[in-house]
Amino acid sequence: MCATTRRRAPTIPQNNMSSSSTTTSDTPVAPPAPGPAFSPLYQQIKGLILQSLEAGEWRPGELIPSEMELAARFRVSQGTVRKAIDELAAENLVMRRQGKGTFVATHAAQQVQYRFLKLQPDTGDQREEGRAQRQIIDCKRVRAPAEIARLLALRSGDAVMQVRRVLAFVGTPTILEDIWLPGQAFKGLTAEQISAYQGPTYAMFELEYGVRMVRADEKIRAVLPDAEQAELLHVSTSTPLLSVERVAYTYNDVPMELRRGLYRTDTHHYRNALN
Amino acid sequence: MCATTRRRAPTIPQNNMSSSSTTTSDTPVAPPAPGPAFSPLYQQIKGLILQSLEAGEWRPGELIPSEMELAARFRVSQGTVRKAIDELAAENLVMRRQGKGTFVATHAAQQVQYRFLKLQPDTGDQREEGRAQRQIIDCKRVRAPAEIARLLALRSGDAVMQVRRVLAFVGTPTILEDIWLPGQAFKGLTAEQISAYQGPTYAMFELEYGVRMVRADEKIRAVLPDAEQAELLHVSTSTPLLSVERVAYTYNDVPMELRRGLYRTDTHHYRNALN
DNA sequence: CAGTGGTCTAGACCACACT
DNA sequence: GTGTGGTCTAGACCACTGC
Repeated sequence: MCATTRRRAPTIPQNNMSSSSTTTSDTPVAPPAPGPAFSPLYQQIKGLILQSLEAGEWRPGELIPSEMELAARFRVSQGTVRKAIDELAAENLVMRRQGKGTFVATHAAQQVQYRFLKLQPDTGDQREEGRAQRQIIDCKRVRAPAEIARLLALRSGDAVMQVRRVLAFVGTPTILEDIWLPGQAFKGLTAEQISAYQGPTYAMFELEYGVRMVRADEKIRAVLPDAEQAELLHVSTSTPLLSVERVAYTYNDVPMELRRGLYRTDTHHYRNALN
Repeated sequence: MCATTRRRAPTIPQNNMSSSSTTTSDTPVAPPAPGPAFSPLYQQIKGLILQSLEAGEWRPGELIPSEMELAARFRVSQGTVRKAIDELAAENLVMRRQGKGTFVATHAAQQVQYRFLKLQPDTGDQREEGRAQRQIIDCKRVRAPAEIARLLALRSGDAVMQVRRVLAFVGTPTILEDIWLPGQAFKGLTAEQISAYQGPTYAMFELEYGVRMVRADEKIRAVLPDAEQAELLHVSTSTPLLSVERVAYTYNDVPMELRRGLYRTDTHHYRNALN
């Protein structure tokens, strides 16, 4: 197993400058050293686990190796692996379950059905009125306008999938969404595929396209709908709506989805917890 | 050093049921025991530190005892205190600074000037256009209407302070806020006091009234302003605005402020990061 | 230099889930 | 019982701050 026994620099290329015990250093003059800054071991381990996650070594929902196994693989103590996984769990990339193990996070089968949707019914009857009814208005392949391309880190004119749909709760159309996805990664996407899938769209992205949304940013405004939007939501053009522009990212902060939502807030509200 | 040497139950009343080694327990029949559930030591330590914070043993901005000192005080290892403080730091109740110590968090002198204000200018010129200009419209003591009272966990008719003000950025009025505060805790509040204080209102609450806002909940809607609101914000009554209802809490989830904001979103947007 | 938070380890034991 | 995550400890050492 372990060939050499050294304290730091276990397998991982260590960038930490080892403070030499002798005052006369081998490198005569290299004093300020603005460079690599120092990265703790557990951060490096976290990076390695992250790489495996990205590479798909373990698929969403699957069990990853136990802390002891990972500790052995990386030649560090279990505590160090633990701290690395702690951070990954805090970022919702993995999920721990005592007695069972650590699982790769997934948008499917998650305790919170819609992780990124903060819209809630005003009435406190919890877990929404069951499922949302989805209606696909449109699903087509187009060339990305400049602004869409910019937000998705593509070039203007690159192919993108564009989807428009309406979500209704207990019969009331409440959300109108326009979704843009990089054409490259989402080649065969069809309206049927979207409507067929039960549960969050993001779960389908994982299963069908191997794309895992890891975090997102939202910009929220109050707007008035145009005639078409108003009609789809069954409101007048003078009804103020919440405009929610969401960019969702995979690993490494790569944007993989742009979603522009119009939310009716007469029966629902956007909820946000501040810490 | 430590007088007695026991593993668990150090000073702190331990609620964990000690699984007796002998199968024949002293208490004949008490099988299901749905009760106390088990609370790890570090959680209890966290609770004790929390109590000291609430009691004002250390004031906002002050240094709390070192991890070693706290460990000695509570008769636990430094690592256990560390984990307790880790959580407190994650909840923004304290702030750690390597080499210096751990400080009680404060809304003043914080790296993020407005911790609970998520409105940002559309242009990316960062840290806002300097300070906001504040204009107090009104500040009076009133009897709480039913709904206000409910949100502040008061009784209808209890005295509350009510403040209305407008925040302007580079000359443009952008935020209209109505603030309600329990009359009990905020007795002598005056318009002068609010306008005089530089920096976040929440920092003033800490200094002048010893009230620390620890977390908050926001409900967001899109609305149209009434005539008075429109005038104060220099917009028409057909301009959609963001309605942000915030309830801010002190320790123990006690609500201490209700704030209803109307945000103009023509030059600004509400930003939210989803994880 | 001493003091503080931050990292790392090794080992013991506890709580939980499965079998 | 075995294996997993979760807790707790004790001690060593590192990085940063300020005297």
